[in-house]
Amino acid sequence: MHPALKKLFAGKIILTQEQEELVNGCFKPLSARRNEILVQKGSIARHLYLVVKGCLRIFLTNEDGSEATRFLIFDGSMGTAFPSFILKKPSVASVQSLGPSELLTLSYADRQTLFNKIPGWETMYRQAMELAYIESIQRIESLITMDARARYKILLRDHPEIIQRLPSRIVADYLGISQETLSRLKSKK
Amino acid sequence: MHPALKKLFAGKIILTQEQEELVNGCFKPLSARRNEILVQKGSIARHLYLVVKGCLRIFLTNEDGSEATRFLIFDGSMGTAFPSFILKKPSVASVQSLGPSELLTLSYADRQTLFNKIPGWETMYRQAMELAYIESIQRIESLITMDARARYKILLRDHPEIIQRLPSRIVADYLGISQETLSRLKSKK
DNA sequence: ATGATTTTTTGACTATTGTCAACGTTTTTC
DNA sequence: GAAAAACGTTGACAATAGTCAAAAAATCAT
Repeated sequence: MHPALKKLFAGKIILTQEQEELVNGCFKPLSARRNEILVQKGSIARHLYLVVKGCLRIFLTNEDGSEATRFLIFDGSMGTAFPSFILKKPSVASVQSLGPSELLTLSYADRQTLFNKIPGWETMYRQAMELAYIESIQRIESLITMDARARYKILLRDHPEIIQRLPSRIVADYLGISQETLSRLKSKK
Repeated sequence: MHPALKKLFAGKIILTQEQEELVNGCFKPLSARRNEILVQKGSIARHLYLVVKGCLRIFLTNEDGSEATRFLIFDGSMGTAFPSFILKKPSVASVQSLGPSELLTLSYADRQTLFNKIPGWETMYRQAMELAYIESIQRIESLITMDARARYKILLRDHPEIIQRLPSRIVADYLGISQETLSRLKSKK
């Protein structure tokens, strides 16, 4: 089984040899180049992506060409244009690989297969879901209660990797502010 | 079984007589008065609430006394101060009944009981979770890409019940804007 | 019903953040 | 390694939204 999958299941589910092979067969390896688009806005997100190495960005584009980053997915985490994946509707967001990245992809059908064939997978998935939901709740909180400076500080505290690893244009639109505002926040302490 | 539970399970899981009784026993009825606080900020949210009638509000309070509404839960939906409920940590948010309301409460332990004893409950719960997550993603989108006027229009389109049924002070802090700004949006078309 | 409380609206002013433009720097790409 | 592209910073100005205050309207409790 792929080491990233071993790690994902470690301490949660013990799999038989047969089950390991089933799981391994469901997750298909994929390499993505820097800036490669994995899901184009308007198309349907057909896969969940497990990021083995690199970083994915889920982002929105406005009519005027400006972009807003909805989520960032780092090594060890899973994600996709979620509303599109679940509802099977054209995605309003695009999915992009920020650097060169190594991924494992899981199709909707294979996700179902795992629900049916791997006892414990649905529980594991459900718990990951709950944590993702909690993250999004906290993001909403920061957006409705804090100004730009406070949101930046919180991001620096909770996710320094985002600020360290990513270009500030992307950090800015993740925070929902302009890059100029972010630049000013960084300089004025 | 309580009619609200019948409705919740309808078309999803067929329960035996015994299972119906188990489910019914896990959900405890509770009436809440107008403005009653069900979960106080700082305490742990020990229950999920199914709103039979009325409306719950999950909200944050700042040091300066200002409030921000994180979520609103109407008839037929379930919710609570979710991060606190799942992580079993003191809640940063409070839960309040906006009008007189009828609720069914499910404790963390009873939720687990249902996971273990009712086949299909976890799938049903997981799907509800996914929809709640999608809602929160769309909320984030509106917060990072739109100004106050656009957010108001979207809310009017997607959740007119919120604007119709709730005082505008609460609509305003749900949108993340001041009540004065909301008042001006409404008058200037 | 009526007095009290809360909610909503409006105005004047302020603060925060966004936009546009220019310039220097870093990073890609061939 | 050189040209091109992308990125980051700064300044001037504009626009959006917040704050404070007061009055009008609606709602609640007895």
